[in-house]
Amino acid sequence: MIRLASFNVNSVRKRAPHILRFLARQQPDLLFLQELKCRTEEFPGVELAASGYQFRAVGQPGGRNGVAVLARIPFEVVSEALPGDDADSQARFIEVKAAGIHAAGIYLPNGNSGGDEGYLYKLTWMERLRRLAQARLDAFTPLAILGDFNVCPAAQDLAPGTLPPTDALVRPETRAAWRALEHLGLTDALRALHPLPERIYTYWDYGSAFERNAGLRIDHALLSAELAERLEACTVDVDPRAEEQPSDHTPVLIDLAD
DNA sequence: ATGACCGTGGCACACGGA
Repeated sequence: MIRLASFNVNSVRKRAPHILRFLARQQPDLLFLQELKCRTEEFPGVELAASGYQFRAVGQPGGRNGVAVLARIPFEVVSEALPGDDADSQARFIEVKAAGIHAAGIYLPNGNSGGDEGYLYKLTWMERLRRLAQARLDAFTPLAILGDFNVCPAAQDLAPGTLPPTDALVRPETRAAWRALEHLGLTDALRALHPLPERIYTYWDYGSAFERNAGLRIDHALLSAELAERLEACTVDVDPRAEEQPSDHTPVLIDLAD
């Protein structure tokens, strides 16, 4: 069995203790992190490597974005940038090869800032991701995409009244771009095992949202067909969200049979 | 009925987040 996980940590330097506790408890083979909010050289790799994990971080200046992978199995980095835009300097993508599969960790643009241009960047990014997935599927490469997609795929993926219908996380164009990914043949791992109308969230705003369960499901795992057939479990671990000084997100995990 | 926070850079508060 191989276990993959994704965790938007909202500053990796603030959340190193939470990450270490998560690793000790769940022992994922690969853990993808999003929103490092630090430069590559500021990644607390020494601290995290003490748990026996190797790592690769992709940070950027300015305290925004940033993705990383932690691994307790051998891996090689395939790419540190999503193809399709030479001008894209935002650290939002890492793809690795491990245990015979390709796994991508993504931090998809939120799309609510920067006006029309910001939202177009999100939609363009989603189309670039679709093309990358298409290329992997065309080559019969087993593919898993995990991360913060910043998309609520369906109405049941957000608590009523949490977001206005104009929000970039729920706009019809956003959901259409998500469906375009699914229509490639990718499976939404959580919904494959926990179909609607079960309500499961991965994000709660700071304040009282967690205690009211006013959440969103925006962290996902998409699987190519051969990996979907191996899917044994997909869970959201809510424990880190209940800890002191938590991230506003909590991890998603998938277990794949050998 | 409504609002409620947090992290970063940098040292006041704007900006992004979702």
